[in-house]
Amino acid sequence: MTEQSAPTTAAGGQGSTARGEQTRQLILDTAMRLFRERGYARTTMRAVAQEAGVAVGNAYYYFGSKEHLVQEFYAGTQRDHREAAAPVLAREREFAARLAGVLHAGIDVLSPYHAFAGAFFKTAAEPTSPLSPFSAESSEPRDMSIALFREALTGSTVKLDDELREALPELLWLGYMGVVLYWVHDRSDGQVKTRQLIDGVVPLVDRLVGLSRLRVLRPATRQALALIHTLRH
Amino acid sequence: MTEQSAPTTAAGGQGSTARGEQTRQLILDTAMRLFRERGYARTTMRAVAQEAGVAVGNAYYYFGSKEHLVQEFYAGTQRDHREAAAPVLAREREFAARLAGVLHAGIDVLSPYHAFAGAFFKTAAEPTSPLSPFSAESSEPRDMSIALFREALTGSTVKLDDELREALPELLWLGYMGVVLYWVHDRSDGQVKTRQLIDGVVPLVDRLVGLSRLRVLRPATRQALALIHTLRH
DNA sequence: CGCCTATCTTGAACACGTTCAAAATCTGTC
DNA sequence: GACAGATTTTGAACGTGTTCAAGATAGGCG
Repeated sequence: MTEQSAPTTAAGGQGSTARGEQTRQLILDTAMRLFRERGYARTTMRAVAQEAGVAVGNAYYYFGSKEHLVQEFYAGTQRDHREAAAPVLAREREFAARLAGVLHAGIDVLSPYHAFAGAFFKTAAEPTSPLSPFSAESSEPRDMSIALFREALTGSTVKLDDELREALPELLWLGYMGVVLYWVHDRSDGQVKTRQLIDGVVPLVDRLVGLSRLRVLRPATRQALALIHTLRH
Repeated sequence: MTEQSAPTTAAGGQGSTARGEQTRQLILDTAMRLFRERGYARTTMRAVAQEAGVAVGNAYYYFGSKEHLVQEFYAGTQRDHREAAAPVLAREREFAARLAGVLHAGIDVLSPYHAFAGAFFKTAAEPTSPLSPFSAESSEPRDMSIALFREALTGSTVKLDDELREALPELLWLGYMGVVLYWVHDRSDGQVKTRQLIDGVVPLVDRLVGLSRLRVLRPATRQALALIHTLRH
């Protein structure tokens, strides 16, 4: 547990419209720039402080750790994702098109950070870390992301079981995490493979969602939904 | 193969029945003990060296980094997994029972390390790291693990499409990675939830594999297999 | 203005992972 | 036994993330 970090983290929380807001933003921008330019590992806290023109300790006053800077990045891309997906969601009505739009928008937003995204995911994988996408601390950006997939679903013309309709957004988000995992490992030019993954998997999901109402698949669907319900407490 | 990493790692490779074998084993055992006792982060290389009665640099002569100690752990559980799964594979003929056996055996083997498994997965998630389960360097343990799932399949009485039969072991392994990810995040007593996940998902997979030969599902199955083929180059 | 408190800023110091040149030890050969 | 070369071992030193006691600054109040 790292929460002990007392005043430091507390002060740098969310609100803080106080004096230091400018300094906070300056440090954050500098860090993001250096992350893009040099990658995560090669960006030292000393370098961030120096380039921002502040002392090392000052950076720690606003951000509890180097990893907390990554969490800010996480929250930022969340907002950008919603923005990038908005046009498609306003235009399209077909579920497949909407889902593809949201997925592609997510990768669009992440693209500039592919080089250091590995470090991002490394952080995300640690279950004890508050930065994990599954952790309670990350519930806000996660819920926002799930809401995006819910919107892709509810705004569409697709017909499906009520129970499935309720569970699907979270499953789609989970699938999105899988896509991101693939993207992180994707070494193809411009991460074309990830695009192919999206374009290939979306019609598949679309087809399966349609099929789920068929008599032969109903038991399996029910079984899956019951399992999810069990595992969620 | 990890030979690129200079002399240090090269010497500590695989064979090396040379003099230092005892020292190597001593350091490894000490490290594993401390990992269990104190967790990964709280175990310092200095502590490992001191408890093993050697100099710090000596540990680095045999293991390129602290993370390389984790890779040894990874390889070790691989062997144990195969062993633990053997009885069930010798006894059962039903696909569902065999798959459940292999999955449960995997979790059985990992259980004592649940406390520090987070650090393990953190390492595993970094795509640039040779320790990633998807990396070329990890291909040996990965292939062994996939072979285990292939055995679960081929030794069973289940009937399925040839193309699916060929692709399924790798998919099952991928699913297993998902189970492990769930297990790492599982905070329930004795990780019961993970056991429920296995017991719930196995019949589901079994049923879907059976259904995949049905006329309604054939297009979807073909589509999925084509996608996998595309993504694999 | 002068004082008080909360906020912000500083940079030296600490612990850790890692490196490396030097020393010690072993193995084989004459 | 003595030498040469490979193998193994050492521990001081480096760079890094992080901490913290001390100082600087701002805002409110008399």
